[in-house]
Amino acid sequence: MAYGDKFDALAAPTRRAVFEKLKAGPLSVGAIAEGLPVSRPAVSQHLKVLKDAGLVAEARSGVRRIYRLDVNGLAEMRDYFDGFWDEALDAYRRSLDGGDA
Amino acid sequence: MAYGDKFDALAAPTRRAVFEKLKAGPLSVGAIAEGLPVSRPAVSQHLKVLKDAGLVAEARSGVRRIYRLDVNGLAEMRDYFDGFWDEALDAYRRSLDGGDA
DNA sequence: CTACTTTGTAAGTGTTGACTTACGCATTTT
DNA sequence: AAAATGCGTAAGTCAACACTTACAAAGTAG
Repeated sequence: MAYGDKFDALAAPTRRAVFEKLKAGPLSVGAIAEGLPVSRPAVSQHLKVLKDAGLVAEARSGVRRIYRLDVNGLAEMRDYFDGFWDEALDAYRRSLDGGDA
Repeated sequence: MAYGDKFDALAAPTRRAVFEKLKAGPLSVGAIAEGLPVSRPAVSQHLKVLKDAGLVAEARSGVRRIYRLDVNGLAEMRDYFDGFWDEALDAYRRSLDGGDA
């Protein structure tokens, strides 16, 4: 549930493709796998990683499993970079001001 | 220079540690390696990956090389998640409204 | 010029992980 | 109940990669 798991989850290209497919809305596993150059079980494994990382959520619907983005996970990532951004800009400003004078 | 390279660069824990050390300001390679549980050449290799991904920048200072965060790279990552956030929320809202009613 | 510092690179190793096929389980349909 | 659909899991394989120890290059100081 830490940042590391999320970064690791988004590092694999195929997994990022799965993740971005869910941007448009919830999809079943089969629908996600369609068009991707990997087998359906591979997609299942990727979904497990994304789910464990807190980036997607699962819902049962009959025999299917519908996956959707986990908004909380997205918020964590956004906050991480926002905070990073602030700190980095601050340090940059300091290095320009009285950095080594 | 694509998103993929940046995600891949930030996936490795040690590399993320290097990256976060630079939040506080520019550092030499030796200074970065200090305190990390890996050898100095390992840090050099990580810095190369981060640099190729556009996340850090290098500057020569005598015999040392000073590394700092690349603000443009940071902005790209932030924009990626901001856009993602907007699209995802929009899709979520659509799924609540007339999704399957 | 010689010695020292700081860093990048080459080569080799071990582990991780992304992928495949085969299979089992749950749910729906007839 | 039997067949079919949708999905997760087990087992195995192959490549990628994070790391190590040497070594080379470039600059600084004596």
